Amino acid sequence: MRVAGILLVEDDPSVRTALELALTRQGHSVTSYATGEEALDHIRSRRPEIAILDVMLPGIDGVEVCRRVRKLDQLPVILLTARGDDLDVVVGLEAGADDYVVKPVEPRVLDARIRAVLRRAESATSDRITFGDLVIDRGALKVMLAGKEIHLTPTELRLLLELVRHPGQVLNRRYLLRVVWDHTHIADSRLVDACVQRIRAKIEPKPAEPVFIHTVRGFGYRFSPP
Amino acid sequence: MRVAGILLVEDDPSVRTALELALTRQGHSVTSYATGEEALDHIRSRRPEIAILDVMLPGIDGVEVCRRVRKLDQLPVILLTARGDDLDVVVGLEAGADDYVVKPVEPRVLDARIRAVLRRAESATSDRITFGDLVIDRGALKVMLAGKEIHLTPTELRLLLELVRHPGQVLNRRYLLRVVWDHTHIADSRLVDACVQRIRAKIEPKPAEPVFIHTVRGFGYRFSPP
DNA sequence: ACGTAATGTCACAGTTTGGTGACACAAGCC
DNA sequence: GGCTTGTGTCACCAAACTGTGACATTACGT
Repeated sequence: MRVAGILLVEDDPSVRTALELALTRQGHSVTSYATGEEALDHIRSRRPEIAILDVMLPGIDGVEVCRRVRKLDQLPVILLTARGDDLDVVVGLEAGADDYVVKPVEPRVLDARIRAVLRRAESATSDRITFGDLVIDRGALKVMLAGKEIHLTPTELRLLLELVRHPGQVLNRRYLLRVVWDHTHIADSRLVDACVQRIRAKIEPKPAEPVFIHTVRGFGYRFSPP
Repeated sequence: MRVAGILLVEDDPSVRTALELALTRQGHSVTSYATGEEALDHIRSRRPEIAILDVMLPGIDGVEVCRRVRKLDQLPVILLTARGDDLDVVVGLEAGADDYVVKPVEPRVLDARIRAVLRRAESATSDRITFGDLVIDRGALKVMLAGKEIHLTPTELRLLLELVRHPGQVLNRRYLLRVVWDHTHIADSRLVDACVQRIRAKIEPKPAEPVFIHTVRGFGYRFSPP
């Protein structure tokens, strides 16, 4: 049996104790806190394998913890939500949660979810970079936006990867043509622009106001996270 | 979080120190050496959980250490190789390395690879991997789908195992040709495609919509469980 | 506000890629 | 020798991808 280092954050003491007990009995090693602040500290110092966060918390709430965690780490997150509130679910998944569970939850179900999430996280062996909503998996060659997989064509992917490799730097068209395409292409063409446009259409919420790939007039393009 | 006893062997002092620091910060316990001889001693006496070996070392090089280690133990090994040196990769994998990482490497990436290898090593002890309906028994060299045994030919099995060894990762045709077949084959050949197609015909419920072996156009194939 | 240069946008046709089935050949087995 | 099985190749086809150029739009200097 796999023993996971679980971080549980839940402000209701009775629920917290009950879940902690149940999960411990299931063979997990659990640490629990009542607030998001403590949780973030724990994550930074103790590096749990998975975090289970109540959405409703005093101070920094679960969704916010999730969002921050996602920024710095690939730590798998399960959100606990009180009502079957669809809005929470959407917000949660957008914040990068791996799963959500509606309370009250049977320990068995939670355990199953934990295992499922851990298992999924396991198979994600690859190097990932996360920029807010955008997750780029360089090993799996996958791009995900708000949890949904985005299909990029080979050239688009190569160009995006090249841009991402130098975050914050302006790369000019000549360079991109040379690196992404075979240098056999004419320097003056709308090729790079067209490709950038195609990528934007896929990953930018509003392509007209790009958040990821910025145009630097007269120089080229710059990838910088929002 | 799991704390691994990592053995790091790298002759360049600055790289060594940097990696040791980064990995330590990531919660691993690291011991490092500059030579293969010291590393072998350490392995025999201290039994680390995983070894990270630079390929280029004075004296006994990383590949050789890997080869010897493999003979006496199942110690997982990650090889560090200088940028883009394909030959090293092939030799390394033939020596039984579990993974290879190209320098310079971001600490995060290395950390992810370490965790992946350790997990794989853990599950390898069972000799049996389950992906949904698909069960691959590496000990018995058998593949079962929904309880029924599937017959794969030797080549098909080698290819499938190679893909499964790196779940979620895209492996390109050139790599597969070299590892699964003897690298004596021409780079441009439909061999891999044909073999994948044959495997799909056997293990995919609907070969036209594969669930296990996914095509990544322009790059290669990826095994990822449903 | 105007003109100009730079960039965005789009459709389409030529090209590339991978799926698929057929086939030839070799090796092993009866 | 005939038969079966495994494996590499090939040709064909559908689908996906991509470069291109014409045109629209935007940003910037004056």
